[in-house]
Amino acid sequence: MSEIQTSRPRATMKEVAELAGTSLKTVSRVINGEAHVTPELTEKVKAAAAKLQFRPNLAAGFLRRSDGKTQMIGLLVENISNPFSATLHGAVEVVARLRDVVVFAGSLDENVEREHQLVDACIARRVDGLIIAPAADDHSYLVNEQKAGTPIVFLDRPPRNIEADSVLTDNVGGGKLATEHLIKAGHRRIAYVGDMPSIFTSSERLTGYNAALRAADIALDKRLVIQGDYSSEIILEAIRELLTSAHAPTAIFASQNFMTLAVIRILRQLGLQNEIALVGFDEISEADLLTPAITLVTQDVEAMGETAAELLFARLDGDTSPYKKIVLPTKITARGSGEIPPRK
Amino acid sequence: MSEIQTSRPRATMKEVAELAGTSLKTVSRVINGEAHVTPELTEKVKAAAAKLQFRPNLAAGFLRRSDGKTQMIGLLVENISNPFSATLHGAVEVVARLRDVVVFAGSLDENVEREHQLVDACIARRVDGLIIAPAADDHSYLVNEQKAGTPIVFLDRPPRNIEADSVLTDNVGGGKLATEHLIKAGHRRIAYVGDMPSIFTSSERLTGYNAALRAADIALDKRLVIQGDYSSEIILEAIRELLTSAHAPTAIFASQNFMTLAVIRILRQLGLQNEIALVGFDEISEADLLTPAITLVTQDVEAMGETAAELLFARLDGDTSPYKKIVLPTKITARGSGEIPPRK
DNA sequence: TTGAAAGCGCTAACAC
DNA sequence: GTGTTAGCGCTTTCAA
Repeated sequence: MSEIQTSRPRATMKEVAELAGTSLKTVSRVINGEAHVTPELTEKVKAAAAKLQFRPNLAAGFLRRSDGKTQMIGLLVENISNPFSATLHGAVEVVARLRDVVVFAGSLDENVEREHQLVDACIARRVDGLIIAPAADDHSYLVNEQKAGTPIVFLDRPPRNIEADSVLTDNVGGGKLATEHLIKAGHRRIAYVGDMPSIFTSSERLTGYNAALRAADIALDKRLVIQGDYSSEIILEAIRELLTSAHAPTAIFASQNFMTLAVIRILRQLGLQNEIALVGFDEISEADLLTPAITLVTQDVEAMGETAAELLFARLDGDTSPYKKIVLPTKITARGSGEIPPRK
Repeated sequence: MSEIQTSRPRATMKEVAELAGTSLKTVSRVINGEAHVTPELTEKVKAAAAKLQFRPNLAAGFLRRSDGKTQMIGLLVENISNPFSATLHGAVEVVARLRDVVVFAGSLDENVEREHQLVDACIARRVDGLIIAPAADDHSYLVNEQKAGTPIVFLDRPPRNIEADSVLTDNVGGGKLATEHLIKAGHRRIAYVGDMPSIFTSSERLTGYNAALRAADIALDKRLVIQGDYSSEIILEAIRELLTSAHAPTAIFASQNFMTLAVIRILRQLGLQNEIALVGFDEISEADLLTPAITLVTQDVEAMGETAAELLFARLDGDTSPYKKIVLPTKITARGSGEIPPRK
């Protein structure tokens, strides 16, 4: 087989102008749909552009254009391949597309350094704006970018050491909702299983759990609170131990979807899935197909992404009103696992 | 509250040079880490750059630079928020990040026009390369971009009317694998439930199904083949009808994940989930947690994304060998649903 | 080792 | 209506 060949370089406006027998500026006018060009010239230019396969170079235009918009925004999320981040991305894209803005997304993986790198990469490319579900808990490094005119919207987690727009879920309320649901079913020994406390959403949900217990006059039993990295074996062992101990709970609030899945697996191993109640936080695909079906507190992830994008574009449109903090509610969907009554 | 203020515009190399008391070119040298600048000057420039919060403008550099790389690639997938696409995206990102390349992803939604728009958007921004899981079945419009030096890799679906690299799954083999698995379990009346035949992967999987039947001397019963849009009620009704008819199958091959979920739901409604065997194609989250657990034929989605990215970067590195077509194998994981024996 | 001048592809401002 | 000139922020070329 023969080698592939490439590189007949792209045509420029200048070349189009030469072929059309006119000036560069006239080509610019036609390409950008400005008025005041005669139909004849317009036709000639269009024909020349088509013949040369002309494609305007947006970057070059951006450089000179006064309102300098690159029509690109950056979206930094936890990990672009997980369903939560992907849903956010999809929602942002829907809004961005309406304005011919492309979004490039990057994964932070809970890594502060990566956050800095990706922000740098975005700034170097002069994105019009930034939506960040941050890994870092100090965002003072973003103040300069903000001052330089790049609006920033925080998503899912709040800004720290910077003032900026944010779109959050009512995690405290959600934690409360889940716990109250179990209390209403008659439970008093309710375990909390969640992510590392350093993660904002996680500690907020724990706060909600505590508040619900307090409101029901249930003393907090620290042995019932398990926190850690869901990908480690240690936490799985801790859950297993708790469930088989003398002080085992009659219900569990799993405050994150991977935790919920871990709990489900362990409950099944122990044959307790119909004995111990379970309410999870966050969506789980096919929650309704499991046995028992899983009762979940969920956030409106699409609304989060959409709202963040709209906030960002409002800023780009010149909105200079004070920074907004938008908190979206959670809801609970009872499916069975959360309605199991306490054992005698 | 007071209004927010912005816009102390970004510093340029020129300004850094003035503050450092040197020339623009020297600043350029320092910023790009070129040799031949005295340590003293280097220090001065660095100090000035830091003080002015200087951020190089990549787009400006790209414009002048001879090897003109924007360090951006485009990834066009079916829908960025679905797990399949998101996994591809994540895999591509991992490879791209090693080279400081950012990727912007866009959703095609099986819409040919959108494919054209998004390709245009990418070209206008002069991406270094393009990875496409196409919606269109004519890609002749991409020949010019390819000739202009933008390498293109096709993913999941093959190029049409253009020669280009591609990374595909062995869908025929996967369809065969699923069907043979059911035949081995003793089934002879096996239904096929799949996506619209216009979708490449779908028709390939059907081909595999047919081949497996033929190899086992099972006559094709067209009433057992259902194809259509999984989001429509019509197809759900068709499945339900088939399963309750006199010519009902004893096993089902669902050739796409949404179809598999639809079949699971209907089987449960009819109380047949332990009577009729089921093998699905594509991953389903928590397949092992369902009852019965679902036997699935799966593709290695991460390998697909990674391979496509590597192919693309090889081209960017100057590889001019003939176009490659890489076909990745599928595998089957038996979990229970696919091993149900035929009813008497 | 350093810097001045030219120019990448395009748009802004202002002529004609 | 059309074209000319300048210049966006940077790298290249080449001279000092």
